[in-house]
Parts: sequence; structure tokens; C-alpha cells
Amino acid sequence: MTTPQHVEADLGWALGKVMRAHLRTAQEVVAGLPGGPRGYQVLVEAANGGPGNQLALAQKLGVDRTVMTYLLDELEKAELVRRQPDPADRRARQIVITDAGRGRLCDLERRLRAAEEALLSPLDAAEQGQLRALLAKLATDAGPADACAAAEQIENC
Amino acid sequence: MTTPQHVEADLGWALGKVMRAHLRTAQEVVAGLPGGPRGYQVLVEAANGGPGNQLALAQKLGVDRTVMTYLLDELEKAELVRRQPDPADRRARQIVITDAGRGRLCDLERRLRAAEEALLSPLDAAEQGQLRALLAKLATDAGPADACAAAEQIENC
DNA sequence: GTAAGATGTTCTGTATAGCAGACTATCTCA
DNA sequence: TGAGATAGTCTGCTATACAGAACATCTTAC
Repeated sequence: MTTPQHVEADLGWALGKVMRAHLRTAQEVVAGLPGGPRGYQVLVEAANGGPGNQLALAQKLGVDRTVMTYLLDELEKAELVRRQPDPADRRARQIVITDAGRGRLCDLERRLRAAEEALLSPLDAAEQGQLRALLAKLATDAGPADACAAAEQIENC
Repeated sequence: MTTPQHVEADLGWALGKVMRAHLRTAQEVVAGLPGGPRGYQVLVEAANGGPGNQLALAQKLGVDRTVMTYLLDELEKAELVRRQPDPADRRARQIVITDAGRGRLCDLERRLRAAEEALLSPLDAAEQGQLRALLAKLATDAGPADACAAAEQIENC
């Protein structure tokens, strides 16, 4: 069955393109923020209590734990977050947002929301909501399910 | 308006996580293919005539033109595609898929489809279709619209 | 209480990927 | 014919991720 699929129908291609567009947008919006878009996500997490320690935070955000170290170094140097010793586990550091960080985050959230709206403008309001909901559902539910097992038992052409 | 947004509601976060999951899956599925998932996309494009030359191909796939050079080097060495001089413009090369490339592509398409289905399994069939359609629409329509202009005229908190 | 192993964080070095810029060949237009 | 633009390639730099070691601390078994 030679189905001449166009790349436009490829999930990986669409995902990649949307991702790149969003990343570019986000980078411009949060320009100047240490760590760029990922620094922003750290702020979001810190503002909500987030996962207790750096490792959990790194895993949640999909960055290496060694990267989280200097990412937090920069954010701390900019006085947007503080590393606080966890009283229950002196190995761990709690990441708490500072007042300055909270103010910065509030501003960035607005700008980002506006920029995202423009980015999603090819879709109408209902579709935008759908897309956000579907991605959120997929992102939260998608455990480490190995989607490859399924591909293993496909015989060759 | 301090809206304590969870990162779960962040489009960038969801997009990144889904993207990473898909990328990991795709990398395993196309393991051994020169260029990985991007080599796959080159094959898809080559199989459909695609954009005439390397530069257009690179732009469509979101890779740098210098990267496309060695990406094609590898694919050509594996005899999956051929660089053909464009008779109309001797600077340009047309990328054509070989029979081996077509066979490989057919196999990979099947595996990838199965793996993607598993990846999207948190969504029901209708939702999967929606997501694919929305992403495709966004990816094809989203021109170089600068979504940042919108964010510029937001006053601070 | 102590020893052994696990865990959180940081540091170091290495491999890789991307990008900017130069360069050649060719095309286009005046 | 000449000037500038474009396609492809090559070179070198920088950023980034990742593996592994090191150190402090926790947890569990004895």
C-alpha cells in the first residue's frame, strides 16, 4: 500500500513546526530572563510550590538535573528565586520564588498569553481551547509508556 | 490578578513534553536510519517530489541549510536518496528517493503509525483526529507571523 | 548505634548540534 | 559583459546536553 503521505500529514512534522514557532515566540517574549523559556517554567513552578526539590523539578520540566543547577544559579543571581534548605532533608533544596520573581512572572504571563493568542490565531477560539486541552491531557497522562513496543511487531513491507 | 497558573496549563510546557515524547518514540522507531526522525521526513518529502531543491527542503523541515548538506550526505551514502542535478538550474540539486528508500519509508511509516497510536492512546479516536487536524492546520497556516508584536503593547504589572 | 546502599546536588569533561561566515559555482538582470 | 543574488558546501565557534565522579545526607538492615 504505497500511500504517498505528504509531510503535512506527519504528526512529527506538525508538532515540530508548532513547537519551533512557539519556542521562537517565547524566546522573544521572555528575552532577558535567565534561562529563557525554561527559566519561565521554573518561575511558574516555584510560584505554585511546585515539586519540592531540584530533581523533581528538572524531571517535570524535562531538563537534565545538571542543567537545572546552573539554570537555578542564574535565576538566583537575578534574585527571582531562592534556594532554601529543605528542613526535612538537608540534601535537598526547595525552590521558592521571590517577590521580584513573582512580579516578573506576572508580567511575563500576560505577554506570553498575548503572544500565544497571536500564534494560535489560525484557529478560532473553540479550536484553540480544544488544542490546549488535548495537549494538556496528553502531556499529563502520557507516562513513560513505551510506544515502541507497538511498533516492534509490525512486519516489513 | 495573581492567577496561580500551574505549569500543566502552560502551552509551552505541554507542547514541549508531547514533543519530547514523540521525538523519543520516533528516534527508537527509526533507529538506524541516517539522520533519525529528520532523515525520515526527508524521505517523506523526497517520495512526494517535495520542494525542488535542498534549501526549500531545509526550510520546510526547519533545519539549517548547512545541516541539510550532511543529512543528505548520509542518506545518499545509505542509498536511500539521490542528489540529481536540476536541469533547469545547475546550482540546485533535486532530491529523489531510490527504490531502497521507498521500501524503507514504507516500513517506517507503518511502524511510526503504530507507535504514534500508542503515544496518543490517552486520547480517544475522535480526539486523536482532532489533535492531528489542529496541529496540521496550525503548522501549515502559521506563517512567519510575529506573535511578539502583540506582546509588546502590554503594560507591566 | 553503625555500616551499606540510595538519593540530592554540584562539578568536570566530552560529544554533539546548531549557527555565522566565507567560498565556489551558477543564475538573473541591466 | 558586469553586478548582485542564490544554491550548495566547508570551516570554525558556541551552546547544550549528557555521562560520570565527588560529596553530603538520608534510609534501612543488622
